[in-house]
Amino acid sequence: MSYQLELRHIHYFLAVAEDLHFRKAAERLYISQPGLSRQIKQMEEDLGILLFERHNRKVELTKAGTYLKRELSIYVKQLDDTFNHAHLLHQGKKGQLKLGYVGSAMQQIIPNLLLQSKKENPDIVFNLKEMDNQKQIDGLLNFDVDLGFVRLERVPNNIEIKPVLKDTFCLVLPKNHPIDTLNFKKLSQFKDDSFILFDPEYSKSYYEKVIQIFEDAGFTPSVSHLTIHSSSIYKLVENNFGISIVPKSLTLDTKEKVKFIELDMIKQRTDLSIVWNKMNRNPILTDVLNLVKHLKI
Amino acid sequence: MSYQLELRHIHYFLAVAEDLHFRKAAERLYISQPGLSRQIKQMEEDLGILLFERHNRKVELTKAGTYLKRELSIYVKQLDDTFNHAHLLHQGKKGQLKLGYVGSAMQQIIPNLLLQSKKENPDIVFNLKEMDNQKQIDGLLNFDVDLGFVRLERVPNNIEIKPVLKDTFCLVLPKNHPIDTLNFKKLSQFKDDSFILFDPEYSKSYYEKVIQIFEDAGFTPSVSHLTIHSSSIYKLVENNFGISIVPKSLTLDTKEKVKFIELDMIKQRTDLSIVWNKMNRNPILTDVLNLVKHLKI
DNA sequence: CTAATTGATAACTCATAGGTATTAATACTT
DNA sequence: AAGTATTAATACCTATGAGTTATCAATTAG
Repeated sequence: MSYQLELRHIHYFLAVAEDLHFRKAAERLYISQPGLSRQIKQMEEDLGILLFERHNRKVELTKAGTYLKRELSIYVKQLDDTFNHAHLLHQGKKGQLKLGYVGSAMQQIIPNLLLQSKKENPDIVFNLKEMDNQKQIDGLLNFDVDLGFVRLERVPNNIEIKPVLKDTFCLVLPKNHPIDTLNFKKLSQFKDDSFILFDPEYSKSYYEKVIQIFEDAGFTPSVSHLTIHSSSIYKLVENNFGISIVPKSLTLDTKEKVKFIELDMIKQRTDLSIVWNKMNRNPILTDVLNLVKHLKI
Repeated sequence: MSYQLELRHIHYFLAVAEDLHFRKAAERLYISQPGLSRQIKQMEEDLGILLFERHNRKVELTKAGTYLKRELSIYVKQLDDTFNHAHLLHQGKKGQLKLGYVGSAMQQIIPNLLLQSKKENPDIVFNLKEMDNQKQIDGLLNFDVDLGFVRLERVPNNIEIKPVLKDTFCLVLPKNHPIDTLNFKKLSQFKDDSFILFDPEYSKSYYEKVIQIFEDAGFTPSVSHLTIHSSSIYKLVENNFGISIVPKSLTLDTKEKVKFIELDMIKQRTDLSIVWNKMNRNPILTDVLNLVKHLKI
């Protein structure tokens, strides 16, 4: 089972598989087209597998070629990660973890995690990037992200999910709004207000959950603004453009002039969950997963 | 992030990492020692990572080298699997699945699985091997096995486990034994019999569970024989060397002259479980997992 | 019917993987 | 202490094959 095959062949194959065009791929690889053709042919002979179907004027992947494109592109990425990790070990670091997170996780859980991790393991390099839920899932699937913090209910098959923070919702009202904690009875008191909500594009399932809150209260809200930043929501509410509803963890540390009413009587909760890819071989991931699971919020 | 590095370097590195001896590794690789030394050096320069510490008369792996040995040997194996799978696709097959199983799974669940799978997907190649529990776990960890059938309670972290068959226990008695289904009352009736049991080396947790059955009945059995084959047990029981206790699924289709008493009143059950490695990228595995989970026994 | 575009083929060249011979450094032996 | 054995590294050589240029064959577009 020992091939003559080299990483070079794999890189060349992936280039052709992406472009489906020998000349273009050759240009991109800075080699000549005949050289590329020969290497691909050699790879096919080595493996005993036809990778491309050469038609008159177009190149197509075979079944086996399609499979190999998918697998090998992951393979080279993982190999790259492995060498990067080895590089960090060489420098005396313990490793690196690429974190993705929705903004609201930055309020508490991420800073806590970083502090505690720095304490227990100062040699872990963290790589933080704020991303929406879907971007994180994509990132996990192709190993650009090791660990994500999302507000999602369902995730693809290979992704693991575990809630770390169960959150109630809070109404966000301008300071001068007639209703406050004292005279608040039920949600339908707000059926004539217009609402500022998080953009469903950011998280469809989160948006649907919020809408369900209003459905349960017997009315459909008029939504006047959609945004993806809580600070924008607060600014808009403060200036009487409408009212809003947000996870409780987002109500901390606002300097805006708004007031909050916690809705602990409704059944909806929004989970902040950690997500990761089962296939991820980053040894740091296991450590940090344990840390997060035992993190006291 | 594009290296000059080739698979050749990785293979050479693994050889040296295993032998910790350049000359021996070179011999094994059928190349000269200086050639090998140079390739390793080139790899170290390429990666910017020192892989080995060359001491006076011995070679040692660095931290990064140790990590790379572990990871890269898995990569090489996965790459090999990937090409094998592609090869099967090329031949019009759907893929291959390497199954490990304890003997008792062959009684029912494995034949069922194979039959149903052949029906739904005639192009899957199955690769069967009877192995003890621990061998299967080892095989899963280094990807020699895709799916195992074990009698275990606990498995390592990266291994997933799911029970597929809950089994009661049965006493195995010689035909001429004074006790039978009619006059059997409780287990302690057998406290003076000597027992033939499955060797604890085969599965420690299974053995302990069986011993617990007797502890619960208030006595410690005298164990006269240990074996790993149910047929040996039946032969020995038939010839009055003692009595035994086995999972119910093993009582089928015996031509031996023994009788069985089902122990459905005791609390112990033995689970036959499927086990697999989370990191396994064999696309067939997902299909077969679904099949097994919905298999009617 | 010509021009353009595709991948494959042929013949050449030069970079380098791997070879031989040797050195340097150290560790056993006596 | 001197001699022998064992290790990996160094220096230099060579021959395989990756990559080149030029060209072909087959097709399509205008």
